[in-house]
Amino acid sequence: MSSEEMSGRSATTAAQVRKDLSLFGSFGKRGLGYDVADLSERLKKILGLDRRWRVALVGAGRIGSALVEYGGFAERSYDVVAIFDSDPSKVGERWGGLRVRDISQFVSVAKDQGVEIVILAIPVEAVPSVMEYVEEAGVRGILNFAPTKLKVPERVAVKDVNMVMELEALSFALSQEDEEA
Amino acid sequence: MSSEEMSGRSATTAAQVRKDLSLFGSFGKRGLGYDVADLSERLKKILGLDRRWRVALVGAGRIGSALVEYGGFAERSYDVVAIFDSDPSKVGERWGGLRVRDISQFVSVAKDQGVEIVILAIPVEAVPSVMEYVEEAGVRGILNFAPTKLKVPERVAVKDVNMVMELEALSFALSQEDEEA
DNA sequence: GCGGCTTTGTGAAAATCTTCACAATATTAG
DNA sequence: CTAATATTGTGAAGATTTTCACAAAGCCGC
Repeated sequence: MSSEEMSGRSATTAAQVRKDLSLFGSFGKRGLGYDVADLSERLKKILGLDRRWRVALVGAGRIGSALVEYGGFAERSYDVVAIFDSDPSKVGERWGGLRVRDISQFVSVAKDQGVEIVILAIPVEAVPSVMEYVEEAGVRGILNFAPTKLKVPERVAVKDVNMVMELEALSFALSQEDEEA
Repeated sequence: MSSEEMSGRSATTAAQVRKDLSLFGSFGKRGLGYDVADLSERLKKILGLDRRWRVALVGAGRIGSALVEYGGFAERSYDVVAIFDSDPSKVGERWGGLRVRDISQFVSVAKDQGVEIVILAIPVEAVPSVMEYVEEAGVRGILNFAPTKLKVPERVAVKDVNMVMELEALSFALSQEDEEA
């Protein structure tokens, strides 16, 4: 497959595809393009997707439920191995094969289960107290759905996700059109 | 509130806040900062959030369910007014106050309900046929959860969302650390 | 093996985005 | 009213990202 074809399938350009790939090495053959299977495998390795990651979900609310329901994570390289909440009415519930645990058990369970990544799906107010546990447990990455900036030690990687923001970007784009009309 | 304080609360800098805002006008008072209520209202207007948007969900699968469950949309400016799927076993189900309709009814229902935005939560294979309906109905914006580049007329605004991508970025960041160690 | 065709990998140029830094302006205290 | 202090709005500088464009490879047919 050529960089041209790749760019056609994704929202980018052929030059961008080549430039991006060249940052990590030389994967293609001039005149021929890229071998899909080979490229896929080498990229997986680069992206750290050639192994499974152990993930804990913190927050058994609507977002948490949505993420577990979604299921797309397991299909990739992520195994949700524990679920936590602070609400006593939720603790004990069964979600998929897992029991929702009280957040106070986070450190011991996370260490025991070798949790590397946390999906943080809790309200902003709950963030500071939860982050203490997360930090103590030595978690290395956080996928953050709370609309706040996390304060973490440098060794912890954070990715912020905010779905409503995407919708608001759409709303903005549409409003612009209205004004032009 | 000063641009300094705003930057502290979000993942940005004071200069960035001021620059961004200056693109749309002059909202603050020198020496004083920004009036939060006033700024909030004016930004909502700019972002098109001073009105409600009528949204249709296409795809009553896991992602769709997750989004409706999540509920964050109604709290903002978005009302889900219809849900569609092509799977006969799903059509007729009640989701919240809505009945899942067959995708073949999309055009008439969307026009009838004044749907402006579509949340596309369907598998990649289903995209082309669904997009025909969406196009015909005159929808103006699409929040796309399918990992493919949509081909749309210029007047249609598209926002792509890919949650797994965020996780993969985390995975990459963590792998990098491993290599450094 | 050679000429024609294709496509990569990558410097250099262009475009965009972020940060710097400071004059302009507003408030407050005395 | 003046001096001291705070903070915006914004050109200019700096950094980063994207695009351009083309030499270097590689395949194919003859």
